[in-house]
Amino acid sequence: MAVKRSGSRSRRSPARLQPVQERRSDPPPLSKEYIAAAAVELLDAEGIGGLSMRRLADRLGSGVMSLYWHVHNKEDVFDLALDSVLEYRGPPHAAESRDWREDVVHMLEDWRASMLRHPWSASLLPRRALGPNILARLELLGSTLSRAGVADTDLNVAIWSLWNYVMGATVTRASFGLSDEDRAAAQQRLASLGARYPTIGRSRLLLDDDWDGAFRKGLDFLLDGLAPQPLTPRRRG
Amino acid sequence: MAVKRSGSRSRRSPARLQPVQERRSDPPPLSKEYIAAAAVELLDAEGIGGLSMRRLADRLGSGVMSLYWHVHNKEDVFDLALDSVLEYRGPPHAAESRDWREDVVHMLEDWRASMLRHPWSASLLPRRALGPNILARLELLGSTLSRAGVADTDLNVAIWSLWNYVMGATVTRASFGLSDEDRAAAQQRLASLGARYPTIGRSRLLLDDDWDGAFRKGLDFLLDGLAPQPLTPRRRG
DNA sequence: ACCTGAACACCGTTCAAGT
DNA sequence: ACCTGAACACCGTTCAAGT
Repeated sequence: MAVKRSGSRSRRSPARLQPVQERRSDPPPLSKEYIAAAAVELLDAEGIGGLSMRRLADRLGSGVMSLYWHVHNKEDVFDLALDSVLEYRGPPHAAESRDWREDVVHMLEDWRASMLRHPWSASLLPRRALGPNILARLELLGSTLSRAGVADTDLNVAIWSLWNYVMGATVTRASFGLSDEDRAAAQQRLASLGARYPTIGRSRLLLDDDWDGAFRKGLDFLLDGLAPQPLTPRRRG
Repeated sequence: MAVKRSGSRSRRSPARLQPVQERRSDPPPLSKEYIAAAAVELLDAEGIGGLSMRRLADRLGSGVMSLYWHVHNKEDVFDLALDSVLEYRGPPHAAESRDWREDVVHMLEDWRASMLRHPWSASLLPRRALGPNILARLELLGSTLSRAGVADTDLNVAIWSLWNYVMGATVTRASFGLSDEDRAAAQQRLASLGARYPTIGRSRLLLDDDWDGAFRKGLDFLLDGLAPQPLTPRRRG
C-alpha cells in the first residue's frame, strides 16, 4: 500500500541530531545524480533528439523549471549524462597488474564499449567539460603508461594519441555501425559509382564489419610506437 | 531596388550580420550548392546553434519553406555543409608522387586542418551520410595505401585506423583548443584536485598545446605499423 | 518545377512568485 | 533551499495553395 508520506508528516518525531539522512518520499528528491540517471534512460530509449527538458522533467515527475535548480542548462545535462556512463572499475586484477599493455588495452576497449552501449554518447563527444569519470580514466591511463616506462616528456602525447584513437573509432563505429541495410545501401551506391571510387569500391570499405578487430589492430600499432621497447613487466618476487 | 524584400522585414533587431553586403538585389537561384554555401557561412559565423532553417532562408532571401524543395530536412543541410567543407585538391605534385608516406601525411593533415577551419564540423561528425568529397578522400587514401603496398586484406583496417585517428584528433582539438583561459581553468581545477589526479595534474595534460606535434607523432606510429617495411616507392622506368 | 504563408506541435530559458 | 506556472522568443516541418 502506498501510504502517503503526507500523512506521516505529522508523525515526525523530533528525533535528535538526525544524521544527514535523506527521506525517501514518493516524489523523488531531484538531485544531480537522479537527473543524470533519468537523462541516460531517456537518451537510451529515444536517442539524442528525444531529450528535452520538458520530457526529462516529466519522467522525473517534477515541473520543468525545477531542473534548473540543480542544473545550469541543457548542456549541463548532457555533460552529466555522458560522464555518468563512463564509470570505470579498473582492469581485472589491477593490484597485481602483471602486464601494463594488457591493462591499457582493457581500459581502452572498455572505454569504447561503454560508449557504444549508449550510442548517443558519441554524438555528444566534442565537449569541453571533463567529468570526474572521464578524468579518472585519463589519470589511470596516464599513470599506467608512466609506470610502464613512458617518459614524462612523452606522456601527454601518448595519452592524447590513444584518447584520439579511441574517440575516433567510437564516433565512426557509432555512425556506421547502426544499420546493416544502411551500410549495404551505401556500399551499393558506391559500387554504382565504381568508376569514381574503384579502390574503396573493390575493398568493400563500407561493408567490412570487423570493427572490433580493426580497432584492436590499430591500437596495437599505436602502442608499439608509443612504447618502442617492449618493457618486461615488473618482475615479481 | 529591392523594395519587396526590405519592406517586408523591416522590424529587425539592431545588430544583424552583414547588413548590405550581399544584397545583390538579384533573385537568388536557390540550389543545393547555394544553400550549402550559405549554411557554411552561417555556421562559421554563429556556430552550430546558430543554424536554423529560418535564419538560413533569411540569409538566402527566400521563404523558409522554399528550402525544402531542394533539401530533405535540416539533417540534410548539415550533411551538405560538412561535405562542402571537405573538398581536397590532392597532395602537391601528385602526378609524380615520389613518396607515398609524405602524400598520406599531407592528405590527413589537410583533412584535420580543413575541419579545424570550421570547428562546427567536428561536432557534426558522427554522420551516416558520406558526401562525394568525403568519399573522394577515402578513395584517394585507399588507393595511395594500396599503391604503397598495403595488401588488399589489410586495406580496410588501414583506412579505418587512419580515419579514426584523424577524426578523434579533430574532435578533441575542436573541444579543447577553443579557449586558452578555459583550458587554464580546467587545469587549475585539476591541480586543486591534485590528490585525485596526480599524474595528469603533474603532466599538465590540459595545458599541453602542441596539438599539431602530437597529431603528427601518433600518425607516424600508426603508419609505421600499417606499412611495417618502409617500401621503396614504385621504381620508375 | 519551384516557391509561399499560415499553422501545428513543439523547444530552452527568464521571471516573479510560492513554500 | 527548493520548486512552480506562465510567458517569451524561438524551433522544424506539414499542408494547401500559389506561380
